Amino acid sequence: MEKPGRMDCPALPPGWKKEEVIRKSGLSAGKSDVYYFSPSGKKFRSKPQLARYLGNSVDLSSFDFRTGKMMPSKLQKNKQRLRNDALNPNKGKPDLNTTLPIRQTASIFKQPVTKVTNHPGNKVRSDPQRLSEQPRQLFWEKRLQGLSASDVSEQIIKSMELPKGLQGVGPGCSTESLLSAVASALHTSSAPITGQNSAAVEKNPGIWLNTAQPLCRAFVVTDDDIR
Amino acid sequence: MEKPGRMDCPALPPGWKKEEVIRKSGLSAGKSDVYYFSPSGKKFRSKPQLARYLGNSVDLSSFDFRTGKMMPSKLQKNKQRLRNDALNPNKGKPDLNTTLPIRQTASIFKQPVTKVTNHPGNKVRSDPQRLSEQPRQLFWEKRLQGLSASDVSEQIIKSMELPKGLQGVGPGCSTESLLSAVASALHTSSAPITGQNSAAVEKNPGIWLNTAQPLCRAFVVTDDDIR
DNA sequence: CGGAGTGATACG
DNA sequence: CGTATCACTCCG
Repeated sequence: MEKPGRMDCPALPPGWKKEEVIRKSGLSAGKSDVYYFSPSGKKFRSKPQLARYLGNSVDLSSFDFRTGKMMPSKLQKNKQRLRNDALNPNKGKPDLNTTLPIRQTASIFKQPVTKVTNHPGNKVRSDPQRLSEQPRQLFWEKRLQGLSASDVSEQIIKSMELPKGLQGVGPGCSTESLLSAVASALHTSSAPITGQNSAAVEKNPGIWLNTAQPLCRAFVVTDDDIR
Repeated sequence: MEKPGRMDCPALPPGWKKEEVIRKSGLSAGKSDVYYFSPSGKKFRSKPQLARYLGNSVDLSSFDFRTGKMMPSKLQKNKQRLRNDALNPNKGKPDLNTTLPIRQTASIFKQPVTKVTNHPGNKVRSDPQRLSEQPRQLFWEKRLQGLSASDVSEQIIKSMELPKGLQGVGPGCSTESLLSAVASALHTSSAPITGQNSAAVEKNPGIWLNTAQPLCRAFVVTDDDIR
């Protein structure tokens, strides 16, 4: 039945409800928690959780979770453009990560495609979990499934484990896409591959990304790794 | 002349301009700084600075410095009601601090009056400085000047220093207003005066204030103090 | 522009 | 509701 305190939320698709609960005691007494409920009744407690569920079907970049309204002012955050766009318009190397999405046919390597530009947030840490929550980007994931089936190098790595020093950089950088990125880099550029070197990438990826290198932290191949 | 990038700001009085400057390099490249300019051309870099200058002539409690617009959502912060309002509606003792602002005539004790409710922020530390910047609250300060002139106890304390353990709690709690609060408490209540006891007052004064005690930290009168 | 301080978010 | 982490504000 219609629970009291659950209001319609015009900024979201029909059927979504919003609820605000005031904290009654403790150090945070008087503050409030905001929840959203999908048409099916599932409860959402944060904007990232909501964004994961809605995927690309709804653009939440200007959505204010607390008020439940679209706030054009929120565009502040995502206003970060890649540094190269502003300072080196069309100069430098071909840019491995952002220009890779060329032909989507006939390649033995999975294409990173929307990987970076897809993520609203700026988070850098590789977030395990996240793999739950279901919906999200059904289509491009399916596009890649066919390719994965015949992707040999993935098998190889799976049985030997990735070297410790080789870690992903950037949001949602799974082992598989990381491997793809490195493999692609090896094949599309003759320059040495070092990974991202600046510590600033951690702080502001949108600006500091070295787009001539794959999305992984700086690393060196040790003797142990070669053995 | 009209500098480019300085826009009118409808939320402020006529003649005020706003400017946004994007940071070009460093760790914070891509972020921006917002400035305001008074009709006379003075530059303002923060909301507190702006509030100090405008004083009570403009209510900035819902003013969003970054966007330059009034945001009713900003009222979230000030929405804290005193705990008693919610849990003990109209119960308990007379409430020394919040009910004191009675007659503003004929009292040898300065009345705390707008002391707490006047401050938008929740800051607790006594902020020295601030005394510069000029304008600000000309009128109510003048109202009190007359009373100060004939306020004897203030003189007394000034020449003997306040005991170390007796410190103010709450924003803008000057030595004078603290004294007033204690003195008022002594005269308006027969209950023992202990000061604020809960450590939570530091974290969330609006909620945790023990309104039956004056706005000062808990203290005990030591033998040294009596001597 | 940097960075300490402060407040808000996100999830346990 | 607590609290680690993150993001932003304010001012040097």
